[in-house]
Amino acid sequence: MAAGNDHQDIKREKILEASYQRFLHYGYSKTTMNEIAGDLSMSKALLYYYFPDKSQLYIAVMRKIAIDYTNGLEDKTDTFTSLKEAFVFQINTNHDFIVNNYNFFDFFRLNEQNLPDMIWEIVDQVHLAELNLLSNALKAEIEGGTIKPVTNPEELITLLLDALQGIRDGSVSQKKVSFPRKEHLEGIHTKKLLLIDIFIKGLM
Amino acid sequence: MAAGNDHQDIKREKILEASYQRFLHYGYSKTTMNEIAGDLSMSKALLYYYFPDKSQLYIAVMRKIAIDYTNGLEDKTDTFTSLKEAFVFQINTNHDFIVNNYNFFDFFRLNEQNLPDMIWEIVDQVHLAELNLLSNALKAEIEGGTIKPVTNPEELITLLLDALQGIRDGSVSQKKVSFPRKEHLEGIHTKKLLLIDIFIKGLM
DNA sequence: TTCCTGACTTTTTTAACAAAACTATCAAAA
DNA sequence: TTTTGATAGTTTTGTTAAAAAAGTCAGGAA
Repeated sequence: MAAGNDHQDIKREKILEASYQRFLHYGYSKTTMNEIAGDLSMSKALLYYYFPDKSQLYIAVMRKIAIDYTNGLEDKTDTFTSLKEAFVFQINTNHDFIVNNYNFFDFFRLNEQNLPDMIWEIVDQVHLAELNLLSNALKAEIEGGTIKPVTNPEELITLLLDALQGIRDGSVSQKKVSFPRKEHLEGIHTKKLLLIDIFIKGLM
Repeated sequence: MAAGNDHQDIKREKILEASYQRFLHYGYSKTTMNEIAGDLSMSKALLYYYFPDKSQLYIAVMRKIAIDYTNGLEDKTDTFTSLKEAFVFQINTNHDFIVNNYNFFDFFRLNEQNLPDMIWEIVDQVHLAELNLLSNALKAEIEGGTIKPVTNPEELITLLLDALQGIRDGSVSQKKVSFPRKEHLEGIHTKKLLLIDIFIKGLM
């Protein structure tokens, strides 16, 4: 029984890995179940034995990389000596995450694929992990006395994260797409670090 | 000659006004040249006598309301006693502008209409007017000594405007559209005012 | 019983094309 | 110079058929 589940889990992992590679290179819409099955030298029907449908498979892969990402954040929680340090870490980690998985998210087409709403739960979990990391660092600095007390630390961090998001979008205005091209990501990253400086000073 | 041009200008104005009402209610794509002509009890062909094509007509209307907007900003330039006051004015004015012309801009569809690039020049002019108002106020405060000198005031204001933009987009995430629904605009407005407080303190 | 497949059905995407709606033009009239 | 009806040209919309992909299932192998 246990061995059977182990084997199942290993196979599931293999499928997730192969799927990730396909999705990463070609995006959701341009990846077919036949291709994934082909990569694994198995029949397409077997994929449906392990996963209910294509969208659930995609989401399973997404959840996996999201968990890797949030684990990376949680490991670092409460290890920072300042809010700024925490923000820099968040911005850098997020930057790398986006750069590394750029094609996986298929940003230009993903909205049109009407994937299950579960996808937004994953996004929320990622946001929550970021929020947690940063609001903990904020609370610590408030306790330490370097930053003035605020009524709602989580709300404040959300506000700042939204503002940082704006730096991203500011770099793509005048375009017909809503997500920055890969070549803009570096400039966005620099501007975010600049903005955080002002934020932090404003909180002191 | 002068009278002839006067008359032409008056007629042009009438066309612009009728077009504005149509575009405001139905947006660009759902407004036809026949309807505009019908509102004015003139033939469609006459519209083409005064304006080269539909997109140029739309742009002419857009330019008109953009100029009204930027004039409102320019009239107020250098009348503020603080950067914060200037920001509050900009945020409020911009808010009203968006609310009043919400349907005109047809935000959910406008990107797909591939209008001439001239449209972005108008957007740039609006940005420039906002940038001018705010960076003047910033420079004044720097001279007054309440805010620390910065190497590039314009760049800084651009950064802050981009950040404010993020507050807008933060309120629409998880949706498939990139522009906030009308009912969200009030909350966005409030958050922007909140953020500016932090900004200003961070610059002091 | 669990894992797996080939063959099959159903759904979605794509392409081609006709009809309708709309933009844009123009000769001629006011 | 200003205006229009008629019409040409283009884009959008709707239809249908073929192709491709998703998804199912009866039954075989381990």
